[in-house]
Amino acid sequence: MKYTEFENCGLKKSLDMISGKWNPLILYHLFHQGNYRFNELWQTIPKVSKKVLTKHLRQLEENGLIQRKEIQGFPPRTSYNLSNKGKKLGPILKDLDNFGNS
Amino acid sequence: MKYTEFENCGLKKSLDMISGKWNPLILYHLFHQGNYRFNELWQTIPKVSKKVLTKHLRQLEENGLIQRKEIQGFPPRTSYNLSNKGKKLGPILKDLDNFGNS
DNA sequence: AAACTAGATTACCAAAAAGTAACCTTCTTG
DNA sequence: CAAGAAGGTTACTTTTTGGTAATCTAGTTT
Repeated sequence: MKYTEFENCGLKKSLDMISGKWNPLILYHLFHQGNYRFNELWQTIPKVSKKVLTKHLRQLEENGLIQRKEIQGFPPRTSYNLSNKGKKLGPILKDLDNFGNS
Repeated sequence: MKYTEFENCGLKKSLDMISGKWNPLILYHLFHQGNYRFNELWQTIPKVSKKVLTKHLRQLEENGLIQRKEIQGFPPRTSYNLSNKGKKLGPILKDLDNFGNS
């Protein structure tokens, strides 16, 4: 495998999707409690800044792992939950967790 | 899961082990060709600097994923290969690769 | 009409990760 | 005795990532 091939191999793509500082924790919460509004998530993850949380969520959304929905009403709310693709990560994250604990 | 728990959960540990910029590629090569000497690896991965390659290798070694051996003779050589623990990552990396390609 | 709300965005700053080029060591070879 | 070889280390710079605090929007409540 050459460098150029590596840059867009599946492994690299997957790791880029999940390895931002807060992504594993965001995914963890979405796996364990279906869906979150923005501020809920922000309060649940105490140390992340809004800016970075937004950035992580946008990126997860772009990569198709989560879905963002705007909820009608005022003030405007958003809801985030795992997509079908995102849910497929479940067993892999579990394997990684087991590996890290072994 | 709270932030403090997250900091030393298995998932975080695993991701920290493998998500350095060059780690996936280093592991890939070790999986596909048993062992490498330092300069072999450096030439195989054309853009990494010696400094960073060394750092990655040291870290993989500390985490028990690879083994470093000094080979007697002159000039002194080193050889790197996967440990048993490292080999256990194989299926997980394969899953991540499939996921990223899907 | 002022204050409040959720979900951000902006400008600016700090820290972490990676890159570059030169150098070191210890023997061996020409 | 100068040059070369393998496997690094060092000092310094750049890039990437994340953090802080202030601000915005537009409808709602007091």
